[in-house]
Amino acid sequence: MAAKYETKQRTTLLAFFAAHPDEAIPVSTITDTLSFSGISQASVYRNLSFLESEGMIQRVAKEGTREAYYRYLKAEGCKQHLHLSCTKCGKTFHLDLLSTENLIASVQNDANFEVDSSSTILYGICSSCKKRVYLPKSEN
Amino acid sequence: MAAKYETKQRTTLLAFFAAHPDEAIPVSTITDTLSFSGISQASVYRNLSFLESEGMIQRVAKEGTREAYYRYLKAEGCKQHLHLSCTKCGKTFHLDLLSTENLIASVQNDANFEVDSSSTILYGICSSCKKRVYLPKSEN
DNA sequence: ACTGATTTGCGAATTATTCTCAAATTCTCA
DNA sequence: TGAGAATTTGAGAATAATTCGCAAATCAGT
Repeated sequence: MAAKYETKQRTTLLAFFAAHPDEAIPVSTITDTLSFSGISQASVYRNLSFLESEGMIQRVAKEGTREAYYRYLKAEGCKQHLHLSCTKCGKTFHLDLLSTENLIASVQNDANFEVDSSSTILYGICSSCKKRVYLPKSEN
Repeated sequence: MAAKYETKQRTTLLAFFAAHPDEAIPVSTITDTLSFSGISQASVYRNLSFLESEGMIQRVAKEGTREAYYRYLKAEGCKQHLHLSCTKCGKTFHLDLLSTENLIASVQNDANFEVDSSSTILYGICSSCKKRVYLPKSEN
């Protein structure tokens, strides 16, 4: 699983992520899309695991589905700052480095716990989704 | 899926969680354990979903596995404050309400994003795991 | 180009979760 | 307290998501 060689499929996969920054992408979309480029499902899965272990992408939770979603960590800086994931629209936002550092310091101070910014995602509602009218839940 | 009746299986499941506070429990452990009490796998799944929707328990991510883990939200107060999950030992810690509110206010202020404390978990290393000697990774 | 190490693709296998439906349980209220 | 309606259960089949096994293809360094 330790990567040694550069392969077409790995490069293509990463390029695909780079083309969709700040978006949580389900694995099925990736496999469907890349199958046209002649990349097998198995390789998609293998390379997703690899890219995740390398810190290039991050797995995100999407409630109401058991499928894995991934998002691109575009810049190196993304390893250091926290991400905000909107549970309505799925978009990702970036908490700036200073705010991130302050947050980590607060938690360290308040609870003696070292938050890891690369494995943590803050879930909530983004400002534009907050503006929208909410539909009532389907069942009382 | 909207709950109306109190059933033995739902009560037992909740009691099981109550007996294991601050612990991330894999579904397989729950089904295995509760099968002795004559509770079916299907009912475990159904009631996990139900208890989660009621805010009694929370699903947590555990890397390196695709199985769902759940943890108990013991007190009502747990709905309001954030949780810290140690990626080494799996234990859960509770960020006190004031610190949680400060954190949410900071993010709201810095990024105009409303963090939802009941769906967010902060991952990192707890103080006791931090003290321990780290083993080198198994593969170079 | 040759060679050994790595990665790929295919399809089968495994794992986790959801679904179906008849039977059992729970609640309501007369 | 017990009859009827609504809900939940258990068993196992079905589905969905991911991983595995292995021969063939690709890669990087002589």
